[in-house]
Amino acid sequence: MRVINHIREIRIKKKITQVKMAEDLQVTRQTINAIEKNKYNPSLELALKLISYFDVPLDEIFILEEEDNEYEG
Amino acid sequence: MRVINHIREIRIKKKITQVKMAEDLQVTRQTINAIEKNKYNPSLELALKLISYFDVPLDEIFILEEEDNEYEG
DNA sequence: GTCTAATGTAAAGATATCTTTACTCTGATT
DNA sequence: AATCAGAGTAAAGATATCTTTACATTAGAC
Repeated sequence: MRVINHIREIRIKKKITQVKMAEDLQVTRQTINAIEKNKYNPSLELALKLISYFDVPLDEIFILEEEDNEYEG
Repeated sequence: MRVINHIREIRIKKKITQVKMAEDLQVTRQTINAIEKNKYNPSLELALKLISYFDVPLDEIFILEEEDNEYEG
């Protein structure tokens, strides 16, 4: 099981930069970048802030994928 | 800002034990217990599993509270 | 060609999340 | 009274999330 997110697409669609997002959400831009690039998942707190920030339903940003596997990179 | 959850209430209402929940969700019962007792928040992945497991909307389980404060214990 | 904004990345360190092992307590059952 | 299920907790250790600092690349404006 892994979580995928659509943050980059939503951000681009709303014409917001990583820098502005980071400032608005009070995290570093490296954090935003890492999450967009799927280096790791946001914490639940940050995930909730993102939902509120973009004002979209949970499942439009985060999706829990079936597949526990390794061989996927 | 902090996240509060209603996992215990929902679990009790559905008459599920911590042990069964832990088995079903593939975590330890200590993890379930700690989250119910607000020792820490679940990861986003576990949060999504919980939503799916209980089949309730996000905001019936998790709430992002305004208050960044310390003096609350 | 230089400058700047936006993005990508890396390494070290702090804190949060979760596991493993183990011990405790309460309430119900036998 | 002994047993059992459910729950509470603690300490050590592993991994994940996030920050700080720093350097690199790309595209556009001047």
